[in-house]
Amino acid sequence: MTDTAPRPTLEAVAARAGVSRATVSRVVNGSHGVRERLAERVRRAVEELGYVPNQAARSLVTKRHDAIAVIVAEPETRVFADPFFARQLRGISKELTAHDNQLVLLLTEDRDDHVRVGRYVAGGHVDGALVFSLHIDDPLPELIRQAGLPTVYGGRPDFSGGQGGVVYVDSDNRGGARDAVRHLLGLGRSRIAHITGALDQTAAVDRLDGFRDVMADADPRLVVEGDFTPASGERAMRELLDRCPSLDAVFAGNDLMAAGALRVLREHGRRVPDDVAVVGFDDMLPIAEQTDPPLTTVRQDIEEMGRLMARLLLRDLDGTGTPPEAAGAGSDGLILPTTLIRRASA
Amino acid sequence: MTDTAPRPTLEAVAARAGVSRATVSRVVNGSHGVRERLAERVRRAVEELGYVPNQAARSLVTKRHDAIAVIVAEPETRVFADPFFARQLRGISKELTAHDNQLVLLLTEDRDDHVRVGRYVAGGHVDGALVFSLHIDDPLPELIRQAGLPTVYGGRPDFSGGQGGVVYVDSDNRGGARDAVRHLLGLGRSRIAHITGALDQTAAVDRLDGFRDVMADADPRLVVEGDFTPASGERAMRELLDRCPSLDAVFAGNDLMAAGALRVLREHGRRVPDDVAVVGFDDMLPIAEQTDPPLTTVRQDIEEMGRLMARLLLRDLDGTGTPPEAAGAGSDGLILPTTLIRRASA
DNA sequence: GTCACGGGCGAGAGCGCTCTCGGATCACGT
DNA sequence: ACGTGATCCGAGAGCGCTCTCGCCCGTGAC
Repeated sequence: MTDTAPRPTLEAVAARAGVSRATVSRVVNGSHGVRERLAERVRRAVEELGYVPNQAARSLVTKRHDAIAVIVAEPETRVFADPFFARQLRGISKELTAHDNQLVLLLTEDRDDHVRVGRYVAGGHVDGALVFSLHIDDPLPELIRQAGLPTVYGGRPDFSGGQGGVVYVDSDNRGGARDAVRHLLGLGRSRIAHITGALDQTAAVDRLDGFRDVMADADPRLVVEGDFTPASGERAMRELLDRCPSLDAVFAGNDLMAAGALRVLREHGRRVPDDVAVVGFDDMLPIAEQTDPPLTTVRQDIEEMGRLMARLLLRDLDGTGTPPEAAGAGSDGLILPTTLIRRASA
Repeated sequence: MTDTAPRPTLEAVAARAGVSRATVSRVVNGSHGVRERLAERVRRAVEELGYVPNQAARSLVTKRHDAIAVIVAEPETRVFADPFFARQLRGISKELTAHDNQLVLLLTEDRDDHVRVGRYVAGGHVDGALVFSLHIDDPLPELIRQAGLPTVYGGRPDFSGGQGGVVYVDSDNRGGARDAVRHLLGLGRSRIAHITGALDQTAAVDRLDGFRDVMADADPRLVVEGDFTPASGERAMRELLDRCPSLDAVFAGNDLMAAGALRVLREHGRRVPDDVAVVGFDDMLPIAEQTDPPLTTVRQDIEEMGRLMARLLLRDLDGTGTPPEAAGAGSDGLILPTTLIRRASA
């Protein structure tokens, strides 16, 4: 192990440049009011000594940490079944590093974790939080709210957020669902079924709402609840086939369930898309492309979602005024558009 | 927005408990030598005031940050195509939070990012690093080495690491590959082909080596290089079919390529596993289960890998002595076993 | 030539914590 | 009753930085 060479301090740089600490600080932090000649000398000293500011010391006085927490409250399933998570992180990471902020990742599984995380964020170690909390009984949002930490949610939260409203970024689940169903209608299908996601997640609810927007008078038996897993897609498909053998299209709440449905349809000798057209949601790669036939689906721009969340939060942090709640009226949702990707299944 | 109530300081707790700062510090940090009566008073004061230590102030003097960096140097592809990344993170996260360490995530794409990351870790903001750097020309390891930061690598690095050796955790790629090929042999197959991963990654090389361990005298035309993507699996499979129409088994370097191969085989009217048996690697869910037929593959315990990396690093950090390089002899690789998962494809 | 003014710079306090050191306290043996 | 450790606790310095304050010097107006 390289003997931890004591890192040079501001003091050292100041000595070398023949100026005071204050001046070095000014130069390092890009403030004005330092004559160019001096500034140059300081910069050279910084360079020569390989000076890097001690973040802890700085935070101690500025009360800023240039760090934000990304909290993912996911009991295993969803996060690991698909690459969404990684994509969002990528978007967030890009935006944060572009603004010299650190990303502190907090993964939680159970309520104990939540309390721990709550304490952590309340401890003022980070300047803000980005939260992915998709389940309905989650105590975390309340903990964070109490801590008064600037926060942006990923996906529409299931709670109203009290007085101020809640800032969040989401895909246009409802609109995307409408597009999917209209596409099916456009194909001349009329008996369109829907396999929903887990209805304790707002994304599933919103997609169902979108389905209903278009199919207001659909036979209620054409809607079956799944839980976003392939197995639930299979089960739901069997049930649908059993209830309404005459159906000619299925809109699944995500690609995984669509893949399950596809298998059951093939098993029952229904040709896709000839007999039954199938549309998924997410455009989860590589699943959507690998199914047989490749899946027509609704794509959301995951990475952009992450970016946007970060941008929103940073804007809030920078702008000394206007907390995000006050910026707009009530609950501030930013909804990103979706696009229908046409492949072979519908 | 909750008016940021000034958080209570040690001083405040001390005043309330009627003791000195030093005593409060002792109690908070669980040190001994404080009479129970006093300690109890302090704990109550902490509770009442909702005191949380200021990490910045603490770090300033202890020079510990209780934070480790997780650096993922991935040009897009692999990280996002599969959930490995998330799984490893989960493992790491569990282990770190169990020891009250923070996880600072650094995602990098290009060389500029690497320099930035290098500066960051050199800046002494974290106590150690966990690095996933799979590509061969990566400048990052060298930067980190120069910074003298305790580091554990995920996956066997492609460099020797100079004097000390390098600590890493990896799956038994070579052994897993051997198992896969032996399984195929056990099925009575003899003309076994291999589709390799991108050979600038050690995992691909090791799997190829495993293949060769068993098939030392195989026709060299039975080995085709892919790059871990489904498309490359398709291409490679076509080439193999073209070169050696008589092949009766394929061992693919990962599940994605196996899925591609499966499609091409079907397209060519070869039945799996009757005509051609196929084995993948990774047991990447849900892909491996969703192929037709479901994929026989080599599973690695990804989450455990993450855990282990974290544990190794923490042990190094805690034990004031023995840097990991010195702990064993030379390059310290910890190799995790793999298991063959039998499904329908072989 | 004098005075007011303003911009550039340094002195110094202080952020909240840890940790060393020495003083107080207490139990015990003599 | 007094010395002797051992134990417990507080005073105070200092970690590396930022930021206010005021000094100094240069400039322009008179």
